[in-house]
Amino acid sequence: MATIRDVAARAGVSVATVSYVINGTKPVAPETAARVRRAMEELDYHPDASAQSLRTRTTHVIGVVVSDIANPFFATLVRGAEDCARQHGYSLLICNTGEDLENERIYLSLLSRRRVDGLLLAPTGKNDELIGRLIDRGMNIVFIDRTPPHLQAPAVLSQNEAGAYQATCHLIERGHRRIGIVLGLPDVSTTAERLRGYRRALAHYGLELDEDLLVYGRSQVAGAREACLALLSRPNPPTAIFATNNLMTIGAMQAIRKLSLRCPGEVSVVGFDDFEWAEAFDPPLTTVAQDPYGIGQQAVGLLLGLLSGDRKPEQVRLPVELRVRGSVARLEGG
Amino acid sequence: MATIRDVAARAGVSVATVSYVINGTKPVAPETAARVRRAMEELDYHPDASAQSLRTRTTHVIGVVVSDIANPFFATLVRGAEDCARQHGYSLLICNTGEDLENERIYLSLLSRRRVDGLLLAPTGKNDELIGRLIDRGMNIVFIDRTPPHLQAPAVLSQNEAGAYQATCHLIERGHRRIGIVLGLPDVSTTAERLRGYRRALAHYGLELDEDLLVYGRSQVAGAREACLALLSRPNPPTAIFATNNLMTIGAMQAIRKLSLRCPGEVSVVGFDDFEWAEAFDPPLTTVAQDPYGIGQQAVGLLLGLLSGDRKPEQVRLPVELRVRGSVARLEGG
DNA sequence: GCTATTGATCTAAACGATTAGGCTAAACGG
DNA sequence: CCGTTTAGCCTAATCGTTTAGATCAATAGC
Repeated sequence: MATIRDVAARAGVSVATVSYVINGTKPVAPETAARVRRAMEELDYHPDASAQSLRTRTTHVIGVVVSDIANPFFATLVRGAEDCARQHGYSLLICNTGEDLENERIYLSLLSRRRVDGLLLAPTGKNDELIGRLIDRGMNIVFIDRTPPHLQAPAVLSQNEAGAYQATCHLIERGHRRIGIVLGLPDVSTTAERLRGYRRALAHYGLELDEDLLVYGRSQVAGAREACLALLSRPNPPTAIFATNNLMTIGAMQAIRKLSLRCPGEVSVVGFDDFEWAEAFDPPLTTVAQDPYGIGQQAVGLLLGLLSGDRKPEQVRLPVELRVRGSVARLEGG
Repeated sequence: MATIRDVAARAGVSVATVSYVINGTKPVAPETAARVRRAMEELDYHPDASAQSLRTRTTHVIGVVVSDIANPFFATLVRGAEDCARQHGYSLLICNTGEDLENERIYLSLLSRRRVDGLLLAPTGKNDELIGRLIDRGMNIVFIDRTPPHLQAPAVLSQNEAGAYQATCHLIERGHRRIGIVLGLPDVSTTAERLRGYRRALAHYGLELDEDLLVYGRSQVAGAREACLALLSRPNPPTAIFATNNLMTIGAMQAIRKLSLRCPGEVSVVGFDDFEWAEAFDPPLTTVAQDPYGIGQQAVGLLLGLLSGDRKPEQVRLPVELRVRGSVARLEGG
């Protein structure tokens, strides 16, 4: 593989000159530049990114740490991030934690070895001190989807509380009084925020909070299915379920189907996080739509702003939207 | 950020010794090693990956070039690849081409600048010569999902022809005689293979191929929707549609819905590529299931084998499975 | 006409790791 | 007891870039 010296030799100039024409950092005579460019062409020369990084102390790589890229929410978010990153000459290094804090630890160490220029991080919620140390050591981090509880850091998030509030209000306005909520991981900020929205809606309508209606689905299909099976098998089951993420919505639907209940006939469902095919479902799902693509885009934008120093750290909240379809029944007396 | 010299100084040894304890490349006295390790700990030292790469000429990075990571098929594939890569100390650099050959070109150049150790590539099908040059220059490439037509190269693929054959047979056996097929991008190998399976099934049952029933959906939801709208609005429409990827299956369903046709009552549908929620659809979708996670895993496995030199280049075909659900009607006389 | 500036180029020192080769002292084989 | 090996450590070259500083000629300013 050709190096800068090979190019320099072939063009009859010094390596410095070649570097100048590559980066445009100093003026070079037009005909010299042309000679250099031709030499690069002929040798099929590509500057070695490792050497550049070593010298310039910048990698043009952004680390992305999410729980699971096979989750459409994160997949779309990453797509948004990548589209934006590419436009600015950055690449993405993908890390799936599987919501495991040990994996998160390993990845954060890996990414700091790789000297990534910045990080997009959806924290599991238990590595606060480690993340704090990273930030102190100058690592640029933008949190996505969630934010660590005790850190005021730049982040791009959804309006979780407002979304949960809307979803719950929608159910109440359609006559539901006993509304189950399937919550995600306890240490993740979205869980707390969505629960807050749920509580606020209940309070707004003067409804008592029944602790028995709060169940935890570990943010996964299987977890939600088990939780909902238990919830719906109780003596006094809820008439509606609010599932606080996309996977848990599927889990809830599976539980309903397994118990041979009819949705929305016997149990209504609202899900948090829309997905492309929610409309084609049986029944078409009523959901709170987030904008994962936008989150990814804006997160990279924010991060690049941080890197170039001309943008202050801030928290961005992207709007959500209730999409009413067919999974919520209107109860008499509602 | 601490360097190896800082560690060496603090531990009272030379940089070479530090390197030896990091990599275990030469014997080091236990107490010396302990001192070094403590120094690394205290300084929170992480070896600079760029410097290591420059010196060792290996990056432990695998480039992954797919059309769209927001497509669940590729998202799951990447997840499988990542899980496998991590276990062997490799990271993934993600590139979305959007099926655009110019993007593919840019990315291939970028990845060769980054000196990735290898490549997982789902080629758009039009950059054959460029890819050939890359291979000639020693780049290790494993093709995923598809393979460039004129290159016999290591690849991990699905049994596309067999899958399409099964899907088409299933429709024929249920009495369908006029079966529309929605094809993807013409230059992509999966398109040709799936069409071949379709033809073989027709031939096997002695049915004539009607060219009018072949339509192209550009591998996308919108493209398939338009194509199916046209197809189903003709004087003599098909009684069934075989959509040859997941997105185009959605597009076909949208078209059917838009024309107020009933599925499976008036039009039956089989899709290629299952997705997690196909069962929850209305109607539950009959699909040919691939194993994208397995493709990702095996592709990385193959690539690492290539890198270590103890595995010969080969083509792997992963089995597919017809999952019969509710989107195919049985016609009288079938 | 002299000094200051600028354009165009070069030389050589970094950046932070790995590793060949050298040295010393201890262990070993016969 | 002597030659050979080996453990344990060090020095210094090297990987492929960027860039500060030097050089020299041409141009500009006065």
